[in-house]
Amino acid sequence: MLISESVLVVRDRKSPKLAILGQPAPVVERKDAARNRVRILEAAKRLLKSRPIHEVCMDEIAVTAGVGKGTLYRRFEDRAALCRALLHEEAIRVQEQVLAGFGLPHDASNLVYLTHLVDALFDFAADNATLLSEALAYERSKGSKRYDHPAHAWQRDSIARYLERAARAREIPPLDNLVAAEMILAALDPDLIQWHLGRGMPKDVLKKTFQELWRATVMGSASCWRAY
Amino acid sequence: MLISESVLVVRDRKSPKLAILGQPAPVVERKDAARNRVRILEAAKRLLKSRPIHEVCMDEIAVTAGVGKGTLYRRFEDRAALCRALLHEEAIRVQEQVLAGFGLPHDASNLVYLTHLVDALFDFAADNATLLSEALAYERSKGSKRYDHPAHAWQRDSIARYLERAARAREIPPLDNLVAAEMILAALDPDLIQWHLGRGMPKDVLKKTFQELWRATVMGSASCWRAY
DNA sequence: AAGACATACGGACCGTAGTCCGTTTATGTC
DNA sequence: GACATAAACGGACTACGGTCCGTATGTCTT
Repeated sequence: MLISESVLVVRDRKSPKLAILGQPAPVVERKDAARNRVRILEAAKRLLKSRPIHEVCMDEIAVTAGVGKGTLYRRFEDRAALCRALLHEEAIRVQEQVLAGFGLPHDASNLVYLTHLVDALFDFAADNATLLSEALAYERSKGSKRYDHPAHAWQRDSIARYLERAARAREIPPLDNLVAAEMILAALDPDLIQWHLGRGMPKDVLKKTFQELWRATVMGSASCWRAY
Repeated sequence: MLISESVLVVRDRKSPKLAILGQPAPVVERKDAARNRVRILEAAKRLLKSRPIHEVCMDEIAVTAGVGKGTLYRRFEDRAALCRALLHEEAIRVQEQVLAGFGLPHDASNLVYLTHLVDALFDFAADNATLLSEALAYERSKGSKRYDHPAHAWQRDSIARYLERAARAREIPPLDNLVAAEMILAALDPDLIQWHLGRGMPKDVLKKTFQELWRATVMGSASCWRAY
């Protein structure tokens, strides 16, 4: 079950429906609508090749795509939604890795799975920092529904699920999985990663440091747990 | 030494200077300028009593303050700066607590100091979520200088300083203080806290859970450390 | 007190995100 | 194929953050 924010089918402005890939979309898009969706995404991608997203305005995307502005906003609710859609392929790739269990043997511990998951999310954040940052900035200014966004919820729930399993398997002490998952995700802020990288910290060092820190977080006081 | 973002004295649009409270401001503000600064802040506060900041537009603040829009923007660089200025008193209070060592005995461990610091920062974030969130949203969209902002830098450096001392006193294992400090701060995202609270988690429970998690983070694997 | 100058004032103006609505087009039905 | 209708189109329009610049005012000097 792949969840993607880029295939949100908005039939009614007030209650957008989430499409699940791999199943037929709940509602068929009209031919011209589908065509324009593709045109817009391709225009945006083309423009992104020469400039970072925050330097490209929506009018320009509409003109480049050869559609009216109303059409642009009918396909994509707002700037953030367009950014999310542009991250679609990358996001799907991460989700596929997760679903495939990272190719790990079936007896691998939940902590190992979790390590792979967080690594993948780190890379995703680091490699798509510009687009993600843009999306986050807009989502934040719009009433902070950010934490309920399907893309974010999927990340949180994936982490929380592994945490729960790990706790059940006594690999880690029991903890509040959602709070812990959000804490891990918070540290994956693309702007924060960029800030660290910009200060000269090599990406792999940052990733390793980060892994050590969140592992300590979920391990809790190891001695306490051993005595458990 | 108190650092406040609300007394940024902008003499030149390109290189705003930071004023340090407790010392005379580096440049005196002209009488009319000072008067208008106060007017603007009071107008903003008045408006904030009836509506959340994101529903109040800059024009309205200017009109309410009885000044022109140009004046508003001359006093406060942008919307984020105005929000930060509105947080001034609260921010100073936290800084004073820190400087006073939270009234702890001098032989208190660094971890205890750190606990008080993070608690204070948590409360600050939770109690000023709306204003902070607004400031963060705008700072993020402006090239993500957010992490270099004096208000944020002060928080990070305070935490990092205690971490360093704690490590030196062998209360915790040595770690990358800056990365760890930013990780702790990331979890203090006001929107994230609001999200948790909005889901029905009591504030004190969240605070406690959070404390346990970051303590585990910096304690590392306790057993490893003991063997150190 | 007057003159010189830096600084501040204010509101017209601009760019851009997002909306509205009259017109057009795809699609399902007979 | 013609008709009905839901859906989509496009671009004029609005709202708002932020800038510019000609005018006004405070401050410092002599």
